[in-house]
Amino acid sequence: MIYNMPKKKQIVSDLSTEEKIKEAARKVFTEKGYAAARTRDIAEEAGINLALLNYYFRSKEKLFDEIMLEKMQQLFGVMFPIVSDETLPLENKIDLIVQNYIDMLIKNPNLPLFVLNEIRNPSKTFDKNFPISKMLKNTSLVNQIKEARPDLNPVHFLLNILGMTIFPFIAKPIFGHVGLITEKEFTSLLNERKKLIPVWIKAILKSK
Amino acid sequence: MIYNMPKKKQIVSDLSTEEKIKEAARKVFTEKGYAAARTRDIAEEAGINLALLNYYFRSKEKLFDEIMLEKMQQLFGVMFPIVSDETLPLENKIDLIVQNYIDMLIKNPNLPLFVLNEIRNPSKTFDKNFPISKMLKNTSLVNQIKEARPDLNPVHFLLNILGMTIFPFIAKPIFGHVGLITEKEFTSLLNERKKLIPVWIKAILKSK
DNA sequence: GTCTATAACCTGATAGAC
DNA sequence: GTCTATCAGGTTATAGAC
Repeated sequence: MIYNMPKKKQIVSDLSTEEKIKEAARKVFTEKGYAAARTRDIAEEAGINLALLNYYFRSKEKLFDEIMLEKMQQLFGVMFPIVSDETLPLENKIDLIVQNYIDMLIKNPNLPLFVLNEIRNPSKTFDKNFPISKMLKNTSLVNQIKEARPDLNPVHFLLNILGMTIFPFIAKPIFGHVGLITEKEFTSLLNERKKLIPVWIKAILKSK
Repeated sequence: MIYNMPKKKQIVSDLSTEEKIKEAARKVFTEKGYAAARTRDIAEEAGINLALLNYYFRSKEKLFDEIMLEKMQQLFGVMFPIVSDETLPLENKIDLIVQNYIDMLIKNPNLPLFVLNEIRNPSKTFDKNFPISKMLKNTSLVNQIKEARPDLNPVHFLLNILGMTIFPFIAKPIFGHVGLITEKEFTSLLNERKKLIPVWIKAILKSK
């Protein structure tokens, strides 16, 4: 019986080989970025051979494109259903966006820095009509903001919500390096912000 | 006479060779990041030979370290004198920080993404006592925030000010790719924010 | 499907002539 | 100081055995 017990290293091993490679690629690419990531690292992380990686994905870039698409959907997907909901009042939308983002980003802290950094490279392929473009058109959220503050460009408020919510994760490396805040303190700060940011945004919407 | 006229390519050529290389390195490193930047690109951009780059700076990493230090000082240097000023009232500090940052970042749009991204790499050398660490100690600004809002961690407000100010530059690549906002619109939005963010921050400080 | 061995290429760095 | 030519090492990708 003991011979059938999975070894510790095999926790993840019931995944298909393809999925093991993707899982490793997610880790290595998001940690190091495309240019600094080596296919050897990914293969080792996946517990397989380098040749096998190319057997499944043909090239580093093809593998990267799959992960990148996935990560972009993960980052932008949080907003999309909320933004376009026609029935939800503005205040509830704000609550949900902030809470969902912070919850998701606590689990994927370096997602924003990864995506926003790699997206600069024009060689990578993106859909011109990705969520963000739709977000800035006549979605329910934007219309609600326009109604609340017809005097200002609604983009200001999107930048405020996302800036307050996402920026801590982008600035995290600094705090880390400086060693001024522990992982625990950082997380509890973020949990406070889940409730505080919506309050602040509503104050801003009414300001002056 | 015409023979002494500088050619177009020579606009920058009265700089010393060392400075030409650094100027090229600033451009290439901030655009592509350390890993994706090639010393050949830098040499070409500087209009000199690859060997000469190594003659002046011994290695890619040494050259990078000089640029990185410079860029960190540029990014964090904006805050430092304002934050520690003992005489300036809180409201004026907020005005100055936001305005100075936006003015500087309009001239160096990809500075934040570059620094915040490269700073993750622990191999690079940083002073453990860099501005940020001092900012979070008992600087004048932090004490003023504590006085205004003793009920909340002052870090929240630093994250709000910096998030609202810096995030637009980090998110810029998205808007660019999506092609929803022109360079001009983006700049005019930022100029609006110079006046708006301080108003919002003050509203937040008083909220609830 | 998975491996070992190796090809093909790229990049940082140096030797040496001028 | 500046160049050309080249080396040494590393990285992606493939050929071919099992």
